[in-house]
Amino acid sequence: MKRISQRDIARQLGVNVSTVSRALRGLDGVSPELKKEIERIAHEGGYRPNPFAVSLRYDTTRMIGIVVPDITFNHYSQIVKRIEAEARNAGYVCIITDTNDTAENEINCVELLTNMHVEGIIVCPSQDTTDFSHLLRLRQAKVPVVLFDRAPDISISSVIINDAASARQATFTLLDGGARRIAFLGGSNQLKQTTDRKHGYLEALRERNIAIRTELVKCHHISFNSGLTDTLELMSLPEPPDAILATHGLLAISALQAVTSQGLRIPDDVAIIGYMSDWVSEMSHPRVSFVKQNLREIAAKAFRLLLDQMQGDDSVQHVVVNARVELRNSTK
Amino acid sequence: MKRISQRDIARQLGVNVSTVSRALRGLDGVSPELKKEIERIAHEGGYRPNPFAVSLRYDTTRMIGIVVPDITFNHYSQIVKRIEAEARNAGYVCIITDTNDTAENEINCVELLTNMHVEGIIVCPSQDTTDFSHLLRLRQAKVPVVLFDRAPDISISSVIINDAASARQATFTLLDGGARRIAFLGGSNQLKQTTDRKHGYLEALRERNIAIRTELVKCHHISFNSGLTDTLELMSLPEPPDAILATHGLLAISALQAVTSQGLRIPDDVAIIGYMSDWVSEMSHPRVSFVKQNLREIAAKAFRLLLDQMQGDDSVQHVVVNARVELRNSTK
DNA sequence: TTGAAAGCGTTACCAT
DNA sequence: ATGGTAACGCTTTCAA
Repeated sequence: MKRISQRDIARQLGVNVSTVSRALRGLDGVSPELKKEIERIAHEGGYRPNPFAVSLRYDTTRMIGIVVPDITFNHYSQIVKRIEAEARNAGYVCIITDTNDTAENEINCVELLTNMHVEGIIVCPSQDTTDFSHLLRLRQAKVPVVLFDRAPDISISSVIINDAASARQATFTLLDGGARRIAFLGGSNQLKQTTDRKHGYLEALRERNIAIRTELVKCHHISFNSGLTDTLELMSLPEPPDAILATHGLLAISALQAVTSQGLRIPDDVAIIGYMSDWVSEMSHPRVSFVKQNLREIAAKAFRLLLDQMQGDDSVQHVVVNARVELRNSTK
Repeated sequence: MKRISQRDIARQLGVNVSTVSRALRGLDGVSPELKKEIERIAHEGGYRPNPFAVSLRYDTTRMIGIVVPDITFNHYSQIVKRIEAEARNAGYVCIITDTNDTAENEINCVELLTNMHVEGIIVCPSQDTTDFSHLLRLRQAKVPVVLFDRAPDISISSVIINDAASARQATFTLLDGGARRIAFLGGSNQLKQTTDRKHGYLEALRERNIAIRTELVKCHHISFNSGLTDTLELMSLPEPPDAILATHGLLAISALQAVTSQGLRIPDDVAIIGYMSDWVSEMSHPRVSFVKQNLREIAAKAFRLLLDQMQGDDSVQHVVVNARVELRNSTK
């Protein structure tokens, strides 16, 4: 990949590199004729500024990093796609990394990105990350960091949805459909997202004076198999649930498959609401009523917060994007 | 993001940068004690070699580019995830770009990547790319390029599946299930992938002496809406099809929804086989029998071909990965 | 208007 | 064993 450089152009014209540099950037101090010549040769030779040389000079890389649990999950690929578009539009290139939703890989990804000297990092922490020191250390080193989707109570800017309120609304929706024994299928309790959504769920039950049954609350690892096991356990209770609120697309889909595998009908025997992307809901059968998140807005806000930090704003901001229940066919 | 540099360490110890450089890379010519000291300070200061300085020095970036039509589509995100893993493992960082399946964006993405001086590019061309000069130009400039998933007849290395043979097998499967009027729902005829798969389809029909009905062949834009329209047209024919072979996940899903929206049963009234990823098939209802592609293998082979080129191998290689029908519930 | 030189972080080569 | 210096491509500052 041999590319022509300013030096090449300068040599070819018998002028100095600094003159070429000025000409190519449209600064004045170059005669119109010479400028034309320089531009011509640059064009013919397909000249492109070497971003590494520029980076070295300015100590700026025009690169940002993105860390997601799993890019093959539609929810994340949608967000990544949007962030990438925003970043590109602002002149930044993204390095996208995937943690497979484990803390160990997350640390490696963050390390890789800092080694690349990215100017900022947008992270959705893995589901089993409990120690956030790798991210806090970054902030101390003045590296801009923004969390999204999942955010613990630490002083790093974040963009999440209204977890508690949306879960409360989803629970009301299920209650309004006649459900009385609503199960809560969530991720680990270490995830603040899980506990927040659970609070919304419990709050709704309390407000409607529905007894809280702890055997209906399943908070384990977020995975298809785990969701399957938990749902089958729920359905084999002496008094099985008549509705399920799942806090993650994988859990919702596994619940749906577990319920139908038992010969039960959705929503008649069991209603379901899940947190998932439009596309996953669209694909499911029956279409799962879901908590619709504005992924484009989440992406835009996250990049905006990162940009603010990159421009020197050191304030910690917590943005909450409104999500609300979207009815499909898994609820009455 | 202020990072300590070799010069900082050198100053702090009153030695020369070149000594620090040698020590940090474990070259000999540094006394053990001094080496220890240098390593200590480097560790304490969180020293990381600046990849841009290294790039400048060696004219090598340890970056590769990936261009895909749409990263939110499971098929592509799976492949991207695998390529990324392979690349990382080999010490390369990926820049992932998304064309939204248009030729215009594809040209921009390739341009962005070449400007970044990536050492090679793995591309799945967009569905409406007919002019491949932007890629051929890269090869002329000795930039390693590998195509995957979709590859026209040009002299650039590629990894695709056995399009014709797999479509032939899929058609036989439908015929064996009793279908006699099999529709072919494909992308544009400009895509070699489409015509190859169509050849396999036609071949199977010919071999079984089934008359070919042109009104059952729909080759248009690959999109959900296009698939919906085409399928509805098919179903409203005087003699509608009793099976559909769809060459793309979006088309298969849209066909499934169009068919069921007409109150028809799958597979009894209409059988379906589609080219799609395991996950999309798993999510569909009824589960669509599909042409299973080994995405991990496609990714590994593509990266391997790129690595070969990056190491100086100029031969053009066309790798074909075997795909075969996997039966689910949309076929008899 | 143009040129010369220094500097960004690193490595390679030649001196000492 | 260690130091000095040039070089990668570019920009900036100062001098001509």
